[in-house]
Amino acid sequence: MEKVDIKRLARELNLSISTVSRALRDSHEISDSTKKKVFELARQLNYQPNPHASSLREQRTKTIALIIPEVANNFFSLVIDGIESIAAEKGFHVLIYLTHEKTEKEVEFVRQLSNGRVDGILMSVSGLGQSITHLEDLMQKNIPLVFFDRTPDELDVPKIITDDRDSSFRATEHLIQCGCKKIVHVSILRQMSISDKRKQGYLDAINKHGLPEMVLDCSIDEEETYQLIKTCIREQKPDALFASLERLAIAAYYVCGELGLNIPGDLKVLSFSNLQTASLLNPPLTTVTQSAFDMGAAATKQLFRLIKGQEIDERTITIRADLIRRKSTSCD
Amino acid sequence: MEKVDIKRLARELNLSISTVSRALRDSHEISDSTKKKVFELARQLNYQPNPHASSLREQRTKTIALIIPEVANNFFSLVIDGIESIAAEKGFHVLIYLTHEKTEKEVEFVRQLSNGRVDGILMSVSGLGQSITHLEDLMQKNIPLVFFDRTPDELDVPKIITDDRDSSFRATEHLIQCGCKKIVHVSILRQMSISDKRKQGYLDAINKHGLPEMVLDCSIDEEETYQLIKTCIREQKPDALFASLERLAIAAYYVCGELGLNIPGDLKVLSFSNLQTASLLNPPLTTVTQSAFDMGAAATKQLFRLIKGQEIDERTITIRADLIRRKSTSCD
DNA sequence: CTGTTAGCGCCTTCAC
DNA sequence: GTGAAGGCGCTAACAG
Repeated sequence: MEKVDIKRLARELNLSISTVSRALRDSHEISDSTKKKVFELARQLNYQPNPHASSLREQRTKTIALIIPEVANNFFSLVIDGIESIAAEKGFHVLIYLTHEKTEKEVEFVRQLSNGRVDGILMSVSGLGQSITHLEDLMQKNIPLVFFDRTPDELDVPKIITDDRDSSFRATEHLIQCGCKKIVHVSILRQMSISDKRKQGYLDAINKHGLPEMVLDCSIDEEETYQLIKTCIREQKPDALFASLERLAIAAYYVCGELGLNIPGDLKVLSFSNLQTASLLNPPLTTVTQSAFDMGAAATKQLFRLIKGQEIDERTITIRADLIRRKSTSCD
Repeated sequence: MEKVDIKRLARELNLSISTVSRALRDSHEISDSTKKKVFELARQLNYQPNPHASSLREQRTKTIALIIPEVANNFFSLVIDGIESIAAEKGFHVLIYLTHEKTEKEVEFVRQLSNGRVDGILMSVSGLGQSITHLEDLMQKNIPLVFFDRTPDELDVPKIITDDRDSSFRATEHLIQCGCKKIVHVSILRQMSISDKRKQGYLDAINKHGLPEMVLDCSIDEEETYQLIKTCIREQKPDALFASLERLAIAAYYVCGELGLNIPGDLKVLSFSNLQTASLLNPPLTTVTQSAFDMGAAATKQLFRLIKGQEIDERTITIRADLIRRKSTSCD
């Protein structure tokens, strides 16, 4: 099948290439009759402009890149959904890159994208706290760039984050209002600003109400975490656990099963979680859930503002997390 | 910051553009000393070739497109992971398009991709059984195309599928070996070849062992499904349910809770499911799980064969599903 | 209103 | 071993 490009259309219609080009872009300086003929043939032959030729010529690609640590995870899946929705709406294409938490892959992707492949980049950082020189280089290039969820504190860039401290505060107060007096915050020690903020929200609420600060710092090791939680429940006898991360909640959940504790009767368990199926657990867990779709959508909109060269009024946008109460764990 | 392209390298090194181009591609007709100088400067300035210029010139983009119905779903997340892994390994880029089950979006995406944006397309069809003229058009264009999971039976194209009938057969035999004698297959009526194959596997196993065929066809309506299952359990008193789809298993799971039936003590529940967290249910469910990552990887490898113009020996590749037994539901 | 021309950045014949 | 020139498909400035 013969290639269908502008040249072909021009030849078949006995017009010049530029006339066809202008007609296709609905230029006002082309007669209606010509436009009609061009459109008609284009439709008939199903003409689609070659995007690489346009990109090269116009120096804009109508494509954005998304760099994330992983995708087998409800949070990032929903984020992709939000991003794709907005992008498709604006006629943009989305390239996806997975780092699998490896900073070196992130560096490599960023390097590859630094030469006009895309109009902008959305990114959730892999090894936070690691070197960010590659990100600084990227900023130098003046490529529109928006971070979301896992964002580098050190850089002054547009970012979309969750209101971790506030939602943690609200969640803790929720437990307090349910009558809990000994609330343990299950966290991890790894340096991660996100955990710190959640811990802070917990502490603020606890102190506001004059309750005892009970923080349990777990480790990366699954088994050790499991034991730490078990010991904590046995010795401190809390009436509520507030987990900073999903996997900590799951661990707590199983420890409760082992100890024969009923949730939420004997012990309330509340967690930050994006696991859609937290509601499938029996009993279901009450969760603080990030609005992943909204984060993706907000990040993309912000990126488009940068691409269009618009001024950005808020460099940091905060998306509120939802406190989702499962029926059987509600306090009322 | 001044743009860094071949021209710039050439100018700074007092070489011609073509020499630099050849040096960068490590051509044998360039002296080692020149190559070294070129590489050195390229590294120093972090030169990255403009991909659109290359694509235009070489008529190949090192990019593939992935069209899927949705992503907020463990199966497709893992598929993306598999695809991205193989693609990244080969230096390819992946564009992602979500149809949200709308055939018209699928048609639109396919149309957009038909003019050289990508070297090949991976696709899981939305609205199976609907019109496939857009897919036929795509095949006409001779653009490499591989289907996976949801594939159009009508077309003779490379496809990656799950061994639905066989795994269903194996799963049913597993239940039989556990001593079950009244096994209900919970399915849906909607015309979908995938359900039919699973039903067939069940029937084959049942008939082989001379047990009664007990098929419960549910509806799309959630509430109705729920009632149908409840009635079935009450009246037919099966000793096992084998769900064809995840959501049917979840429904069955909750019905059991309501009826006070223990899983798997009173009733075994087994299901086709890609929900990673099926193991989090309490009790966990035994599942037949598609090897999503492997499907993505296999599809991508197949696509690369087509892109390279290699002959394809098997047009249909079958990926085995895994029977994942949860500890507490194992029969032994 | 329409056509001619000159690139976008890269690769590749063809010449020397 | 290196350089000059043409063109991938498209757009836009400049002519008529």
